Amino acid sequence: MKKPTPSRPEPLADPERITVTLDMVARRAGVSPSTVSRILNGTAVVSEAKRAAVLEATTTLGFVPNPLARGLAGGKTFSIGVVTQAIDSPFYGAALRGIEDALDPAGYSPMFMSAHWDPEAEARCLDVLRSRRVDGIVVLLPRLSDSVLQECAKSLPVVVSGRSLQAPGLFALNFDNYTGGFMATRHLLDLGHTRIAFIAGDQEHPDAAERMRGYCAALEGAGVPFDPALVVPGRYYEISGQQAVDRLLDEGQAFTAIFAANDQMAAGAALSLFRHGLKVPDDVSLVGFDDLPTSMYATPPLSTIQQPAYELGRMAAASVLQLIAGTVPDAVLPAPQLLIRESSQAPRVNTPKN
Amino acid sequence: MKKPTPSRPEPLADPERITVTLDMVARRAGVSPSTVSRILNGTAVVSEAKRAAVLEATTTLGFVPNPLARGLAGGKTFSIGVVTQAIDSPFYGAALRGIEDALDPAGYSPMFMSAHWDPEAEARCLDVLRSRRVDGIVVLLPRLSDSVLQECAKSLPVVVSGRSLQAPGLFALNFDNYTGGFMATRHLLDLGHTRIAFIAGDQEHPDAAERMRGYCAALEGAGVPFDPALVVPGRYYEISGQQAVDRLLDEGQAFTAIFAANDQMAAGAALSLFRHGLKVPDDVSLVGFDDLPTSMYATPPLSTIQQPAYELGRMAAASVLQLIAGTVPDAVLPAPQLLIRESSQAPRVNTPKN
DNA sequence: ACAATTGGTGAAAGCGCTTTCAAGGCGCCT
DNA sequence: AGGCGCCTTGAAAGCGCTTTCACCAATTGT
Repeated sequence: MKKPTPSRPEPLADPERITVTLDMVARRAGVSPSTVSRILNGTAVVSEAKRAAVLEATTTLGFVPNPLARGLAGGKTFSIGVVTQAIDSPFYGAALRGIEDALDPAGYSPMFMSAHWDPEAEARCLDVLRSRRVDGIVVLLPRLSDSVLQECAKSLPVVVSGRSLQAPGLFALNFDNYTGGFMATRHLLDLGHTRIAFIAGDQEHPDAAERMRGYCAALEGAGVPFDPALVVPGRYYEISGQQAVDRLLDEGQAFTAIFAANDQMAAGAALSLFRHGLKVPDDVSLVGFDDLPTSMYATPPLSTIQQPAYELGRMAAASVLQLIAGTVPDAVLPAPQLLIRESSQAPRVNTPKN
Repeated sequence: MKKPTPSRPEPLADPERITVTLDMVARRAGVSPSTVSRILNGTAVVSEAKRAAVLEATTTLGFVPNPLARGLAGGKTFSIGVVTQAIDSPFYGAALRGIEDALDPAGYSPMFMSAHWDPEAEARCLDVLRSRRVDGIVVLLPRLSDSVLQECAKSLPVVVSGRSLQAPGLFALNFDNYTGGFMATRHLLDLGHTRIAFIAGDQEHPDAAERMRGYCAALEGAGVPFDPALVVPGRYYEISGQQAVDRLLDEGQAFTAIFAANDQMAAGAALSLFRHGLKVPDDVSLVGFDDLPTSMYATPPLSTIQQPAYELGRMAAASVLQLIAGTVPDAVLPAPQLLIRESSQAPRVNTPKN
């Protein structure tokens, strides 16, 4: 041969598996590196003979292209940035799995970052992701302004969830929170409840505001007057739900049902009820929103609005991929669905003590 | 100057923010690219004057080094591979947050992958991570054999959790599952229970086996005979717990307490109990393991063994960083702690019906 | 005072891959 | 038949950064 190999220092501490490079494949197949690249990427038509030779060399040598080099040279890193608000929230967990499942077969890797509901942190996440040269970004429930996101979409495909937004290079996947809120409330109304407390989410989140709008609309549709005293703000965490019910009970508000804007707050509400000796659903009916995996194992199992977190993740990921490919995403989230379990029932004839 | 610039095509579709390169910084500061690199990485001593000039140029130009190029040239990517079994499990969620929190300030980014309890998938994850040239790997609760992991550690710093293992470049962070299992069982014993059912995890997992060992030891220590009929295998998911209790009840086993090897199975057990009209803790006491965030919001709040998932993540991440830096990690997980909440109490004098 | 060290610094060679660019080879037209 | 254009293919130029290597200047030793 003519391989120089004067005294090349080992590239890694790995004694055996030396990194196989594209050039080695090229040499073995008797073609130029360019050709190998072309075959691997399907960038151009190549004669069948060479293609076979290269494929053979690739497998016997066990060649795996170096993503870093590809990224540097070609500009694509085959990684997608994903900004979540809290990686440890059960809702996000399902969505992330959906993203993983959609990205993996396409050879893309997700790069997760948590913004912790902080717009500034979110902006920082976007910067880091951009500096890492991701090929696209998914922002789950962004807290950043529409304009910032649109700006970002100018240089990179972006998919957002939880808001409706239009822009070139930008796709929004919005769940019908309004209808969800409406359905939950309507369910309670249908059962015969009229004093329905609502534990709201942060009204700055479009999704929380929508759920509340649904609550109000259902009330109005049933001719039940809206009572602001029955609406307590929360922040989507369990503790909010607990505090909300504590407060309702302290204030001596009369209610026979509670609609919590998410399952986590419903869990908190259940704890407060439990501590006050109130039983679900005998004394108070409880309905949540999200259908977290744990909710069907609550005691009693929680009636809730099913939000397809996993599907959301899958679709969001599939959509960035489409955006990257240059096609226009067409994904649309399934409609909200009411899951009636055992935490809601008709109110007892006599008003509950409290 | 002598900059050629014949007609360089725009590197990105981004009209405004052209990518700032190290060479641009060098030119502006009037030094060579090598010097800039040295200053940025602290690789060598550089005169104070140049350092200042470079720093100035860096900030005014808003230079951000390209991680891809750094990775290609220097061999470090500033990213850490993290293999979990299920990214959507509440237990992992907390751990991942810990990892994020530990890596972020160090400028490293985590790269999460889920192996879904499948050794083959886990091996694939390791391959992908390696091909992406991560600087280190954290495997949370590996399913792969010790030898494979040790082999992997030869070429890359590896930190594993959930097993004790020694090897160069390998650090294991093991939680004392035995003591945890012992404490939970002991708690029930102290309360006066003698018929304590145990819902075990997959015995192939060292941690599950350890918890069971603790259960047996506590029984023996109290002189309570071990009854194999009271031990039901599970797989750490809620449904396992439910099925386990269903089975126990179907078989007509007499027991006044249940120790589930994790909180998720405890939730399933609670559901089965609820469905059978048995109340926790009046009819049956229930103790879990893990202290998932949701467990304190269960009805009633679940007594459990606190496992510091978040800390585990933090320490694992900190340990890979130490491994990379060449120092020997010294992290040691906090000892298990018994959290007595409202799901466990002394058995009633008369044996429960079932 | 002159050689032998140091120490800061720049030039240049890559890291492994993609992508023009241009060169051949071929079929087809007039 | 000669010329034209199309298609396959290799050479070579980077992508943005790190890292020898060598150089020159400032020290130090004797």
